Formats: sequence, structure tokens, C-alpha cells
Amino acid sequence: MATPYNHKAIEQKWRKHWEEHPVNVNDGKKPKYYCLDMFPYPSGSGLHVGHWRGYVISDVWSRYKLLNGYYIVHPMGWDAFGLPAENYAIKMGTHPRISTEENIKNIKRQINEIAAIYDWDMEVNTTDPNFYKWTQWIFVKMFKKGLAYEKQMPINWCPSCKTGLANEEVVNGKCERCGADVTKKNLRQWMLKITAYADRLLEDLNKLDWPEKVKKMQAEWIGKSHGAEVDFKVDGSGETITVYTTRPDTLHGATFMVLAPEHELAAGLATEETKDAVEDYIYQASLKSSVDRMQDKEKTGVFTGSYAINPINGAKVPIWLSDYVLADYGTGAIMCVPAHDDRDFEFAKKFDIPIIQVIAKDGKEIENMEEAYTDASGIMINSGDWNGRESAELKEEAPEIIEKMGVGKKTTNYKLRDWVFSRQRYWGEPIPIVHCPDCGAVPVPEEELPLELPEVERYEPTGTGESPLADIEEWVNCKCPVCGKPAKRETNTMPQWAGSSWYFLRYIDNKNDKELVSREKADQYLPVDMYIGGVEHAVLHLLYSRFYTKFLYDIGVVDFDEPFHKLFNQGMITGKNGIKMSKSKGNVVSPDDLVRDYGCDSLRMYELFVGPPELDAEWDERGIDGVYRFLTKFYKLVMDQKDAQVKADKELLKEHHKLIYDITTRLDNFSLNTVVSGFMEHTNKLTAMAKKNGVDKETLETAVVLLAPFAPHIAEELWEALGHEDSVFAQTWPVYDEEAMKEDEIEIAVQINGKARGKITIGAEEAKDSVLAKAKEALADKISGNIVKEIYVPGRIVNIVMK
RNA sequence: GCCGCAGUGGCGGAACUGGCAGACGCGCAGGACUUAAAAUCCUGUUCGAGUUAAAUCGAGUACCGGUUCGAUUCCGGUCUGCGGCACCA
Repeated sequence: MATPYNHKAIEQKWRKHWEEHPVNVNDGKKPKYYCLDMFPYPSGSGLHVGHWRGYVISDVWSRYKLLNGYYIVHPMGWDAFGLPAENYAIKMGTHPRISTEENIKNIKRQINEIAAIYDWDMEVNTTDPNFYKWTQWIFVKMFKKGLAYEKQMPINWCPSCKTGLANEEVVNGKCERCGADVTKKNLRQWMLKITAYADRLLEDLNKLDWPEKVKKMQAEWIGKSHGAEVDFKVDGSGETITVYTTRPDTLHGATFMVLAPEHELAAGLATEETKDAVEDYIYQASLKSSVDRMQDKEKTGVFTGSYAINPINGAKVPIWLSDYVLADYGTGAIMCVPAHDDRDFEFAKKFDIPIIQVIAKDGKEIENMEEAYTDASGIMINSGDWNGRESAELKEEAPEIIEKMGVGKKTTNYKLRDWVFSRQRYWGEPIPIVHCPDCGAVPVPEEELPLELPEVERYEPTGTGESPLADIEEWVNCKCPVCGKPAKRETNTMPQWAGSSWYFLRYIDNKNDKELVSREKADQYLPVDMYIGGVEHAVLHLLYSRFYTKFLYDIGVVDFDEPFHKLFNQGMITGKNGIKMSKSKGNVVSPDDLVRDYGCDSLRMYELFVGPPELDAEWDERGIDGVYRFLTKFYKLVMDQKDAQVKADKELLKEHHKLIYDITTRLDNFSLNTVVSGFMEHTNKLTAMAKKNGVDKETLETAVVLLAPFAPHIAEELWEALGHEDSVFAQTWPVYDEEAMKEDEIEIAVQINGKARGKITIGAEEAKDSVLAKAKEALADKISGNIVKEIYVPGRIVNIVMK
């Protein structure tokens, strides 16, 4: 009788062994495979079983690649700057550096419990000056290329986090981090010109092996649209108002025009009579938060008293102001075609403005229009020269026609805005800029980087729009790097995304103090082959990283312009009733107890077994018993049979190759939950076979190698028990033989009129006639009346159709 | 409002290109071992009818309809849940 499965002893033994004899070694000959996890921020609550799942998935995949002959680049690090870390420190009444260090220690311990093959020599921490030196260096490079610039403008402001936010960080009008309503604040900001990369960010999505959902989200976020700018002269003044439209085909139907209240000409268009109303409207609009403005479904507006001339037909159209027009998209002014746009229609109805239909619907002009006809299909009417033309065609051609007429031009617009890059918070990379009264904004010389974050007594956000760094006079006051005159340092810091936008490049050369990454190493180990993490970063981190990578490609740091070849989004593990795990909800499940009670191998397999890896799953730990029982069974099977001296017969050989086939194909499809059930099924089968005639050693060895990526400790233990001195991870992934899997005889179902009525056993290659004869014989008592049709799908099914 | 994803036993889920729906696991029920319990092993487990037990029959993959010899799978419509976008002209 063999000793029972003792997970504690086995896991301890091999953990120690692997520390001394790593299994993933770079011999310089093997091809590389870079498998990356989204690195965690060192939260105070530690890892929960949801984080674990992601890391288990990436480790299983890494070990699978390892067994396929790759050297695995599989690093881990800490996204330790930023709001979450700082907010946590404020709550705990400690310094973020201290709490961050403590949290990292705890999380690192937890991560080591996963027994993943992370290479800790590659570890990075975004708050390490040797790391953020390069975060600052990238900023300086961007500044020198004109991609980082200062601007005074109303930006998204989180009153709770007391800092400005990027557009991407505002979700449904709320702060992505804390959920507070976002307001506007007029601040001097550092901006990154991500819009300069809009086209490439959009086009290159085609190159990526990413979930369609994420690609679509990015494409929509970039929001490219084609159209035209059209110039409308203001009647009786020299002014011109340019509008942007995607529907220039409807130009004849423009019966009014609307400007955003923030438009620079807005106030000036008022006449004596309208002056008070216009000024009041502009003032009221300025008080509204973006949330209010978004949620006000009822349209408001004010007539300026001025008119514009429609350049296509000379019609005089009233100019209105309304806050449904956005100041920062297009030109901040639109032409309004109420007949063919829902919003314009609503506005025209409310303020009693004429509606002129210019595209026939079903060949007709609509009487008593009740809603806008927004399809760009139909024949043009009421459109002068354009009458009779097809609107869809005209939509494409109109921009050029307008351009030829000299009243506008063809143009393209994006929803993507430049990236608000400065934060009025302490815990971030200082922006390496000096403000000189004579020279203006001057970058800190590259050789002086890193510009270290100074110690402060009070690091809490001020809420004034100034960073806490502004209070440190000895730090703020400095000399201009260009002229040497007294100057002041920039006191804003960078957002959390700054470090995470490029950290994956640094892992492979994390000790290099001359370069961000050596070109030689970059060429050898980059880019990332597989990136695994949650979907919540679809338009934040993943978009920013692509932008950074393209920039670094442009300045020759790396030779690729997309960072992550393949992306996998694992589903979230939630608490009961699908509620997100969080400390405040008190439903966080820590992996620690489960590892202690069931072992790492069990938890690893259970994390996969809970459901398809890409879907969310409610955590219910009762099921872990099943996985533990499976490992116990598997252990017993191998230990009982290892010295049985059984020779593989045909049945065993068949089972052997089916096992390889099932596990490999399911793994290749990333169907990790069914890999686990596949192991259970085959182990049950092998256990039954063991009771009869025993199981051959080769089959046991194969099973152990296949199990290794999932349950590495037990696999290594059993590999040793099978008499091997090398590691199970030094083996190669088994290959199945289709011939060996073939069945001689198969059982198939026989249906009558599509309903299963019996079964017959046939030869694998048996001819149709013979099979049908057998089927009819087997179901003779159920066949009556006329047989209309007999169907045989080879090797699958017989269906007899009767009247 | 628009777009996307999903809906299968008591529960998590499986079913490859249309071919025996419910694999595997949890839970539950019964049994074996035990003085007893735990652990382990065996048997059963979609619902309903039927029977000592079976055989057998009927219904069944959110709902309604269609295509097909045959539909969880394909098509059309409806409902529900989740996610994304949301005055972007």
C-alpha cells in the first residue's frame, strides 16, 4: 500500500527543489515565449482568488510552452504609483512608500504560493527611481518631439480624489477610481498628443490577435468619422462660422445652425434684443457639470438674433446656441438638418423651426413628419442641382463638391482627445520640467534623471489644483537648465498609467542604467507574445501602452510598434450573487486558507475548473473537494501501477493517445475548464483499467507530463516516483498518434423519425448497406409502415424516416 | 436608444464542422467498511408517467415560429440578464 497523497510535504519538497534547480532556463538556443500578466498594484487587501485565477492561467500557459521547447519570459512587478496606493496610505495614516513596501511583501508571498515560474530577477517597481528615470525620460523625449505640451483648459476633475483626470478615466460621468461625480475645472495641464497617433492606433488593431470586443471598444473610443467642414457666412458681418458634418448630402435641408455655448463667437452674435438671454444662457451652461449636461435629455437653447447664409443655396438660417453641441468636438458648431437627424428634429420641434426634407423616403416626401429620417438612402429632393441623385453616393461626393465650390473641405474627425497627463497628487513621477521666466518650459536634462520625488511632511492632496509638491520650496526653486536663472519646477505628477504604459519593456533589461532597454535584448525577447489580464483596461492601459510603444518605435528604441501580440481577458471571480469582491463589501476570499487546506495544486486546478476562463464566475469553494479527490485518485493510480510491469495492449494504447489528444486540443483552444474534466474522465477510466489488467508505465508517464502545467508539484513528485532523475519540465509535450486512437468497433444510435430508438455496434469502416440492415434488424419491432428515407452519417448515426 | 455577449438539471458547467442533450464535478439519496464518526469505495440522481425492479412511453436546452430526415447548435421575432457606447453632428 502506497502512502496517501500528502500535498503539504510534496509541495514543500518541490518548492525548495525548484528554488535550487529552476526549470525554466535560458540556454540561448531555445526560442523565447513572452507570457505577461497585467502587473498588480500593491493593494492593502492582498490577492483574492480572482487575481489568482489570472496568474494560474498565465502560468499554465507558460509551462505548456515550456514543455514545447520554449524559454519562457514570465516576469512580475508592481504598479505601485498612483491613486489607489496613495489613497490607501492616507486611510492608514502612513506614507505611501511604507504601505506600498509592506503590501508588496505580502502580495509577493501570496504570489509565490501559486508556484508560478516567475523570474524575480526581472522584477520591476514603477516607484523605483531606477525605473521611473525612464518613465521621465520618455516624457522628455515626447516633449522634445512636441507630443507633450501645456494647455490651460477646463478638464475633468474628481472632487474626491482632488485631481484632474483623463477622458478615459471618466466612466459614465464618474471617476473610474472612486466613483465620485466628475466636475470641470479650468487648469493648466500637461497633455500628451495621443491624437497624433489616432490613425495608427486604429489601423493597427487589424494586426492584433485580440478579443474582438476589445478591438471594437478601442475603435469606438478613437471614433473616426468622415465628413466635411462647411463655411457659413454670418449675415451682415464679416464673420464665418465653420461647421463639421458627416452628412453633407443633406446640406440643402439645413434650416438652422447651433453653436456650443463655449464657442468663441457665441456671445458676439447676440443683438440688442437677445443680449441678456444669450449671456444668461452661456452663464447657465458654464455652471452645469458634464454629468448634468449629459443627463438633461430635454433640449434647451437660445436664439442669438443673428443669421447665417447656407452656402449651397443662399438660404438665411437662424443661429442658435445649445449645450447639446459639444465645444471640443469638430468645430463646436453644427448645421442642423431636422428632417434627417434625431437631435436636430427634436430641437426644431421644440423651437418651431422649419423642417425641410431633402431625401425621399420610399420615393416620397413625408407628410406630417413625426420623426427624423436618418437613413442615408433615397433620392434627393428639395436640393436644387442635387435633386434626383442617390443620397448615399452624394454623401461620399459632397465633400469634394463643397471643396471645389470653395465653401469648405473634406475632413476627418476623431472622438479621441489628447491625454490629460498631469495629476495634482503626490504619489507619482514628478514631471521633469522646469519653468523659467525667460526660457519657458524647459526639460530637465536627461543626464540629471531621475528627478526624484522629494520627501514631504504632508502629502495629502490640496484640492486647490496644486500638487502637494508645490509647498516644498527648496525643491520647487531651482535653476533653469538652459540659462541658469532662478526658475521653478513643475509640481504636477504623472498618472498611474505612465509607468504601466511601458513596464513590460523593462523587465528583460531591468538593471540597465544606460538605456531604457538595450536594443539587442529588445530584439531578442520582445514583444509580448501573450498578455493576460482583465478586460477593465480595454481603453485605458491597453490604449496607452500601444501609444507609448508606437512612440518608442518612432524614436528607434524598439523595432516593433505593437506591444502585445495576443491578448486574453480572463473573467472576473465574484462573490455571491455576482457581486465584485472588495474589502468594503467584505466578500473577499483569500487563497491563503485554501492553499493551506487543499494545497496549491488543488487550488490551481479548481481555479480553472470553476468555468470557462474568459467568463465571470461566482466563487463557491465547495467544489474544490472534487479537484482534491481527483488529485488523490491520480496519485494513487500512479503509485499503485508504477511497478506493475504491464505491457500496453491495444486498449491501453488507444486510451494513452486519446488522453494526449483530449488534453492537447482542449488546451490549444484555451478551454481550461474542460482540460480539468478531461483529466478526471481519463483518470477514472485508467483507474478502472488498472483494476482489470493494470496500466503500462508509458501511459502513466504521459499522464504525468500532461498534468505538469496544471499541478506542477504532484507531477514532479510522481515523475520522480516513476524513476526519473530529471525534472518533469525537462520533458517534451507528448504527441498523439491518430492511428492508435482508431476504434475497430463503434456504437452508434439509431433514430426513427429523428428520435433515438436504439443502438447498434458496427465496424468502423462498415459499408452503408450493411449498417442500415443491422439498424433495421435491431429495431424490427418498432418499424411499421412505409420507410420513406434511410440516412446514415458514417460513424455517427442512422435515421429511418417512416410515414 | 444603439452595439455586443449570454440564457441548458438542485448548483458550476459539457456537447468538435447540425447527429444518443445533461460529460466532468459539487450537492443530495441509498449502500459497503467502522463500536461510531471522518476519510474512502460502490450505486443512483433532468422532469413526468410506469413498474417490486426494469423494460417502456411522454416532455425537455428562456419564449414563439421557420429551415431540415434530424436543431442547445442555423434563420426570423419576443422576453430576461450582463457588458460597452450614449447628445461625437
